[in-house]
Amino acid sequence: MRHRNNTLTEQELEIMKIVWSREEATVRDVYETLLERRKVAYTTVMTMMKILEQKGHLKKRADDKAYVYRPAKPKAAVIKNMVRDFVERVFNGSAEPLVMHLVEERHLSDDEITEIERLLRARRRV
Amino acid sequence: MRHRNNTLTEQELEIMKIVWSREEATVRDVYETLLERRKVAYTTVMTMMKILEQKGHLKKRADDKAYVYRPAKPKAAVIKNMVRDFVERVFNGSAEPLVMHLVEERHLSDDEITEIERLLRARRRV
DNA sequence: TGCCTCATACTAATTAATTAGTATGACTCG
DNA sequence: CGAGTCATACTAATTAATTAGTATGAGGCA
Repeated sequence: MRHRNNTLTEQELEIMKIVWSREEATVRDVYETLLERRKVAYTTVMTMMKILEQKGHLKKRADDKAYVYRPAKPKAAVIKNMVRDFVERVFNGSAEPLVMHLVEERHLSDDEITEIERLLRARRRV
Repeated sequence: MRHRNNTLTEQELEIMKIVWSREEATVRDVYETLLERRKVAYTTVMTMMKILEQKGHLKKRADDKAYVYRPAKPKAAVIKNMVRDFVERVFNGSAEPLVMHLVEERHLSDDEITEIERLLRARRRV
């Protein structure tokens, strides 16, 4: 049997990012924001948002004309889950190799490194 | 149209991890290693490895009895791609928020933090 | 009032991922 | 030699992800 993933797929995440950024949104809102980036049908967005609701990522509320959707969970919690899932899958659960990768592969600028060092010192004082 | 991902899926990664760890492996080798963890059919592993070959992740060579597979690309390169893809998808391409997440969500032990700080200093001297 | 726009529900088609069965042929061992 | 083992190719079934079309009904407006 195929074990279903509770993390967001690429398109689902795309939509959730839009809803998170606006606190709440109708299908049309999301549709129009997505359209700026790529061709997509209105009903496609609707279907995806219905699925996201079924999966517990969106809540809807009936408004005047259309349903208004809002996130069911805070963004940070969902992202945290995705990070955990990724670290689990790719690095067998240990985060350090991932950080090493990010550092070594020059994913980080000098400013970012400074900021991270500051964070690490803070984290240590806890 | 659905854009195909060149990164590894969960099961594909599972198999690649096994092949990477042994440099080369037959279907039976992988099958038996996988069996230690979960129930799976021999032919399932075979199908997956054929797909991995088609996708350019494995190369095969005819041996005495069975094909012997080996990685077509070094592990580090593939993982790097997966990290880049993840950072792109989830954090819009900037690695710093990911590191912040890892630090803040206590994914890291004190020892790991020390090690990372050492790495960051080294990275800065480059 | 009749046409147009829009939201929704329902349906459906395509592709990828995952899993595994069957048929076939080669090789081995008693 | 004949039964069993094994590798492979081919086929197929299921589920999820992605995309979008059609039918329907409500509301607005000329």
